[in-house]
Amino acid sequence: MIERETYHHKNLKNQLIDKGIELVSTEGLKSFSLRKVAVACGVSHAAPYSHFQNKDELLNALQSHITAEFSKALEDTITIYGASADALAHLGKAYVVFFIDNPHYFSFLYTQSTVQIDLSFSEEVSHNYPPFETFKGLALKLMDKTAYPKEKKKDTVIALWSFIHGIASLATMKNVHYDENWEEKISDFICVFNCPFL
Amino acid sequence: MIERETYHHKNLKNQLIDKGIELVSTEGLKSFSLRKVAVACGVSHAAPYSHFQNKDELLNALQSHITAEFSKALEDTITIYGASADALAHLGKAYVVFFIDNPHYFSFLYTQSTVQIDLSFSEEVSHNYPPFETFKGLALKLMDKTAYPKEKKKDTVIALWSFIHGIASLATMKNVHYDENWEEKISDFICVFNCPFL
DNA sequence: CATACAATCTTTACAGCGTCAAGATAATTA
DNA sequence: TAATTATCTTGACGCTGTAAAGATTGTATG
Repeated sequence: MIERETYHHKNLKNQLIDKGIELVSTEGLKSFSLRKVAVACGVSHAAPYSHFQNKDELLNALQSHITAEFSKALEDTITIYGASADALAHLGKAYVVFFIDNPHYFSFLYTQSTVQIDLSFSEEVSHNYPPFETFKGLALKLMDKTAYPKEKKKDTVIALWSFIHGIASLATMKNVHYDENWEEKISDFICVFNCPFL
Repeated sequence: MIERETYHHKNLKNQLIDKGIELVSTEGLKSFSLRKVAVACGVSHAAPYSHFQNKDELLNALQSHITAEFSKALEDTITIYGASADALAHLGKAYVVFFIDNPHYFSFLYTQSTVQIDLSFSEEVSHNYPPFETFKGLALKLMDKTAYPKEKKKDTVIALWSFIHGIASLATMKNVHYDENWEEKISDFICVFNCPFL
């Protein structure tokens, strides 16, 4: 049935991830299936089980890759706008744009992910969710510039992350009619809350 | 196979919805299936097709019921705290508490729903998402009290809704470690943004 | 080099899923 | 009472995830 020169595929694990991400980004999670990914890679339906214990393990691998991509998008934004006055607005915009560009990623990362995300600034966590750490780093830096009250810093970072996350959540939902030109207005949205460092 | 006095169930449509909501709230959407609901109602696997065209139509019915329940929770809060100074904080807390009490409801309503939600204040929409309309009504009323700049009202309502929604989104995710005592702090979170009417 | 072993892939099989079609039963209408 | 309609059952189909057994290839060991 399967047309291939060699019996072994040689690079199946990587291609499963690549084609998997492709399927998630184009068709979404709902219609995602192991067998489709296998077919897309030109192998039999059970071949993935040589590299992943089950479907969830492949999904976790996809999520790790997409999270890394997301994290890089945020870091790139800081590289460009990190020193400017409205750096946080740019970062928030990058957050939302990432998921606007790939609407399926949002629900995929945030409703199916098993990756532990710690927003509570606990010291024990060594490897926290990279996008949040990126965000936290910039926010704290900006607060230091304006002598923001120390005891409010933690709450403020969590609140800001929640806010940006909420915008992304709503703006990426097909059935939600968000503000028409949110992209131009996201700075205004953030400035609605007149934080001294915004 | 099926043990029942009468051949006809008499109240299947309603029970499908009741048992369906029960299954969604206990086991979540992932393991939800038409056949399980049918078994829970003591009917054969194809019986639901006499009342719903397909699985999605039953899911939509469940969503409508849960949305109504959510909307009532918000309205009850306004009945109690609508006149108090921190009314909006109470409403925000009610929003989050509703989904904390039923974590499965959040992803069920906001990642699978086909109900159109219009957050952009467009005039054409006659029957908008009731929870948002409830929130909007209170927020506008509070802004009027403090002579909040008219041109910022719309952005502010959208921003606040996004913010509350983001908190609920993060706080209901099992894999996210949100602030330990968010319930006491949600007022602080909201006050991080020192809006004059908060 | 030859043999054994491990990794990778295929085939077959099974239960659960959504859905459709045909038939059975009961309620409603004519 | 007879015909029609609504409701429910049964059986079937293709799709899904997953396990087991077998085929093929790569690798390590003698």
